[in-house]
Amino acid sequence: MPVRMKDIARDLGVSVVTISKVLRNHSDIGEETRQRVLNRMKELNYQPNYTARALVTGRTMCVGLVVPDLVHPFFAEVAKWLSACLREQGYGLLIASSDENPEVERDEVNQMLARRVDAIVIASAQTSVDTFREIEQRKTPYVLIDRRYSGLDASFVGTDDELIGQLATEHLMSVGCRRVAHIRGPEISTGAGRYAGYRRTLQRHGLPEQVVTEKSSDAAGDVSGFDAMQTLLSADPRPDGVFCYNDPSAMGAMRAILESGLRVPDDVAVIGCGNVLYAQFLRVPLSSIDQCSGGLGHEAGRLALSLIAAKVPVPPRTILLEPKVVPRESTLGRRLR
Amino acid sequence: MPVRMKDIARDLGVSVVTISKVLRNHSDIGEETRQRVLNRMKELNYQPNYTARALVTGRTMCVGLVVPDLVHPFFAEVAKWLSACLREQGYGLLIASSDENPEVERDEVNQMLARRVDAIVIASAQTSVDTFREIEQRKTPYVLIDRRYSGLDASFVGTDDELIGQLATEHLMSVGCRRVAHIRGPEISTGAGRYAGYRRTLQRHGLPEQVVTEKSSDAAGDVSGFDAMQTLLSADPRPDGVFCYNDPSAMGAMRAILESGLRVPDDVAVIGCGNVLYAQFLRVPLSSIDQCSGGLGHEAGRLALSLIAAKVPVPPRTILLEPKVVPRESTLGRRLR
DNA sequence: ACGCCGGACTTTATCGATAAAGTAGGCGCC
DNA sequence: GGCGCCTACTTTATCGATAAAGTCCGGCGT
Repeated sequence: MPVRMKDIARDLGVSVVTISKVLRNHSDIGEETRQRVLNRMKELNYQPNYTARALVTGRTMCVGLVVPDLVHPFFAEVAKWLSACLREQGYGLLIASSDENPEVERDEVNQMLARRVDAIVIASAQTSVDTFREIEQRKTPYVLIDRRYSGLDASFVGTDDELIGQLATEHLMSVGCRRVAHIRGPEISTGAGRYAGYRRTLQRHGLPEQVVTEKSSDAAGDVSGFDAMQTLLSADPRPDGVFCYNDPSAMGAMRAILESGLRVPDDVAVIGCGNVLYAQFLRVPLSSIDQCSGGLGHEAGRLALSLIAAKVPVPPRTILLEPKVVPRESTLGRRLR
Repeated sequence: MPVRMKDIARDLGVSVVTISKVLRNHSDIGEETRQRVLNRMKELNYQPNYTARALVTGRTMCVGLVVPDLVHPFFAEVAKWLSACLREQGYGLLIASSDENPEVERDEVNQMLARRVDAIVIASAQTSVDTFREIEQRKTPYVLIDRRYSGLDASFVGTDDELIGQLATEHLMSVGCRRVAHIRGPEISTGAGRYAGYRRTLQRHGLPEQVVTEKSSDAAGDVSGFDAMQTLLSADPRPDGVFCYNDPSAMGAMRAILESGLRVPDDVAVIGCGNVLYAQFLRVPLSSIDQCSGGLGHEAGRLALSLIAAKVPVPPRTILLEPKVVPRESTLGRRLR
């Protein structure tokens, strides 16, 4: 039903290829013909058929994004800026949520491969690297974001998680906390790295660590943060500062602290990670480590585009963004008893 | 580079069409051949080329979603459930953010049409219906969500905004507010409907209205909510309850109230709309009108799929979800001076 | 014994574009 | 004046699948 090149070609008495060349600004066309074609295109509101084009060029002009949870503001932010970056170059963005489920994620990656996306950007919930090997076999470029895998030499855009752990811990100590606890995230690079940074920093200062691991995963971070904090509150000695794996879990932790009748930050200071958009509006505005979620999306987009543009496979690149402490009330201005 | 039907056909000494038929469970194939083909497909990890298939069937198995802002938790939630619903039927989801900009949105819709998505789901920022007419010309089914257009007979999934305005206003009155103000959203159906419901309800009770309109649009709702609330606070008489167009603006409004030294809900009660995921974690947990964002995404998906499945154009359908008051601290338990 | 039917495939045409190779005419140059 | 080259096209092949029509063969009914 939509207008095809063939229709324009017939109307103008030229060949289809001429139309195609005009569309792609081929040098091979006379000025008069070019104008006639362009006019007719405008009149008929012609739009090229991307699926046909994709079939012959092998380019779909689409990039796939797989995230654990679109509702998590961190990933939403990444998606938004990634999309913006791709759009500038005429690329579309196909999005899927894995719900932190490796099986679902694998399915979704396969769907994207079947759709022949030109590249995949993924914040993965995989526990092994098999899925990435499959992507490599297909020769589809991919970019890991936020979470990386040891033993996988892949392009990555994210933050230095150990540094995050260090910054958060040091910040808590700088506001006077002496018993700094950690609510630890899942067994992936982010969880492990942030924990390692926390641990190393405490060791350097000769302080003991106190760690609870979240039960569930990211999608319901606030619930597991709540549970984890309750465990910490019943510990002896009770911590006076908590570094939470991410902002949702920090939100849950704060709720647990407040509901138990304690004060934030006076009794327990709290810092999260991700610096989610609404952190400043929380019951107690939440201190956090900013991960540049927007910039991350943008950089991932640029990297993906450069991988697509490379005619020969290029060596993987790693881009690390600088994490920054964003102090707010949940750690500042403590009055101690 | 990936495996094609042709490869399998050659290996097995049958024709390409036989492979194609096995893949689509055509009845026309003998059991033994079927098994041989299936085995070989598995061995080679064959995946059909969706772009080639799309070219001949005219179906891309993709749906497009256009929202004003992916980071807005309401739309993120919609996107997540829409995606889940489509995935069940093997459909992919192409997402774009318009940033509340009608021009950008139009561009994005055109991109999606060029990509030949099978349907478009859109929370539109258009001021006219021209763009929808274009979609109709292309014979691409579309579903409006959240925001509708008078004079446009299109499928719609959303909420009764007048009812929302009524419920919110009545709720504020039920907790004792006598000077109920409204921070009004943009000039689109949601803003207009919620305002109309508010207005009608006040009139019925013989109370005066007090309205400020947000300057900027949804993407930065919290900032404009803050500004609007400052205007209201300097009014005489000062309102003792505010119904905010949506949750982000309510968050901004609360910040304005608290920063001016007043209390929520004691001095000013606040209710928002959307019941965004983190509403309960806010400085004062925010009362809101739930719009079933998840259900909305799901229903929009079902509706889109049914439109795609219809061989002949079907009359547009409207699905309204029931809004519900979710009372929290920002309105409950007021102690008046 | 013959025709017909239906199961199991194969052949041919097509979807809407692009890539690569081919061609016709005009013009300059020796 | 003929050769070659450039410009502005056109022709042909192809991308990876599906749709529709065609073919071959064995069995069955009468």
